[in-house]
Amino acid sequence: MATGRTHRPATRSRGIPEATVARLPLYLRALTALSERSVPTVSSEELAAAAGVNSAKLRKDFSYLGSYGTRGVGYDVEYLVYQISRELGLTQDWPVVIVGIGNLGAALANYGGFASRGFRVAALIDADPGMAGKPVAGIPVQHTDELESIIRDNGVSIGVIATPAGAAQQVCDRLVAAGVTSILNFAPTVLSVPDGVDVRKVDLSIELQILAFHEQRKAGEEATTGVAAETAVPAAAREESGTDQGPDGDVPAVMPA
Amino acid sequence: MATGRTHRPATRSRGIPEATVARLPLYLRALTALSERSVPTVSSEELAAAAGVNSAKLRKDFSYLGSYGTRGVGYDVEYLVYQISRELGLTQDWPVVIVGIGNLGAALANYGGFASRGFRVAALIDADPGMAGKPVAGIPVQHTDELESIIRDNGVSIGVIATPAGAAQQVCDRLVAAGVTSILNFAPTVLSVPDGVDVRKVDLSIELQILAFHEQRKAGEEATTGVAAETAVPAAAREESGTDQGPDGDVPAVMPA
DNA sequence: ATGTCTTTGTGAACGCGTGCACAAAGATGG
DNA sequence: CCATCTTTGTGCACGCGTTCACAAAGACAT
Repeated sequence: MATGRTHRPATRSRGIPEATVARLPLYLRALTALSERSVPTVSSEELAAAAGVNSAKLRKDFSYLGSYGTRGVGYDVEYLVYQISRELGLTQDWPVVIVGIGNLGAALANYGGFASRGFRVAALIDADPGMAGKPVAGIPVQHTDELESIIRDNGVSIGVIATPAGAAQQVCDRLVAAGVTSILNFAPTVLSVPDGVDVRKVDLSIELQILAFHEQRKAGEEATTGVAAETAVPAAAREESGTDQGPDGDVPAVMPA
Repeated sequence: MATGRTHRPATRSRGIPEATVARLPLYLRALTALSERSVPTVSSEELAAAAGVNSAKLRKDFSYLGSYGTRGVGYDVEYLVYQISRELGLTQDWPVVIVGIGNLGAALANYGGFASRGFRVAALIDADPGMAGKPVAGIPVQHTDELESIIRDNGVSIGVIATPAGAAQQVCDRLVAAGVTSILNFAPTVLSVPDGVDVRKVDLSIELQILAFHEQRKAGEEATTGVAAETAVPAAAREESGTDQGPDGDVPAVMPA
């Protein structure tokens, strides 16, 4: 992904590199699966294969956490699960609010992976007064007016933005002002936040465009190696052929129903 | 974000670095917004600010595409929009199939950003026979049995997996066997694919965990600098306190309704 | 035509991340 | 207790990506 890397000179998070942090959840998932199968220990080789990474990388990653392995044997699964959970801050409960209960917001609210790993959906918030009180995933939607009080009363520090792009920055500002210091942004916009606030971005459209790039290259490679699409059309091309949806730039992660 | 970087030694994609490719969609979005406001030209400084990146980085990125700017003036917005679109392969239409029409799959089907930028949802596929024929986002859901014929008949090369984790690899295998060479995976699993197939992964749970890590560090920093949470609890902790949902590891990106 | 001013394009330095390859550590068997 | 064998932990080198800083290029005014 894609991070808003809004502050902090990357590394020096107590020594743990950012790239390593991003892989810890991956290891944790693989370890949890092993734990369920009651596997007592794993070698770096096995675990690396399960997580889809290089074993040397995995060992180096773990070395940042400390020496939790036993040479000649491997890593104790349960112990490692606990250590990584603790390192990631998953031993405590993180109340989370989701703002923008459209299709995506609702999907997120129903997402099982949230609750099962230290995250608790404290509230669902939407600007549409018609949504207020309507339960989604068993939680009644609340109106944006109550955003500040919800944040403060529940001690929420993590917010998820699933609003249309146009509303994202405003929602973000209110979240931050109310005390939120970490934001997961699904709206297709660049959010600007003060120092000390972390933003991570998930953008479906961007992911697809990256795939399209590689796809095009593959196609152009195997077919005409000389590439026939190099014709330099001046401009005017790529006119937004008025689809039902407005110009993409302002389209929400998903339209509020 | 997170890529399956399954093949290819990264760079050398005709010279364009992977990191640059990942930013092109960002620039494109900012440029499209400018285009709509009929702004004729932008400087690297302005555009960089709009896209949330460093201006030197942006200029270097564009330099990989060619010399499309005019010194002393900046970049022609329309021309650049076209060039980037072409580079990303967005001037052609990419038929896409979405497999797994649960909450998330439905949200994706309704996502406006797909259709508006060269991507067309060719079909929605789900394993539940009860879903067959039921329209989602105006498109009737089809049964998994027809997966192969759909792919072939529509010439689909990009597939989106939004199934539970347990089904993801199997779906992936079938997609690849049928001719799909790019996959966007929302299921929390590591997919293994043959060389030549690109996989990109979007994992909501992982993003939140990364945020939690930084959040914890912030909290531990400002409060007790000596960190009081360093108490080394042996193990046994972090018992999956049987939530309604099963163990997260196998939870789908979102449960099929 | 010439000079000034703006902005691009890029050479070079630096830092992070990755992967190799091996020494150190410990288990295990005799 | 010693030898052997497995697997960790890490020093080192390499390459990608980022950033600085500046020369080259062109617009624009005079």
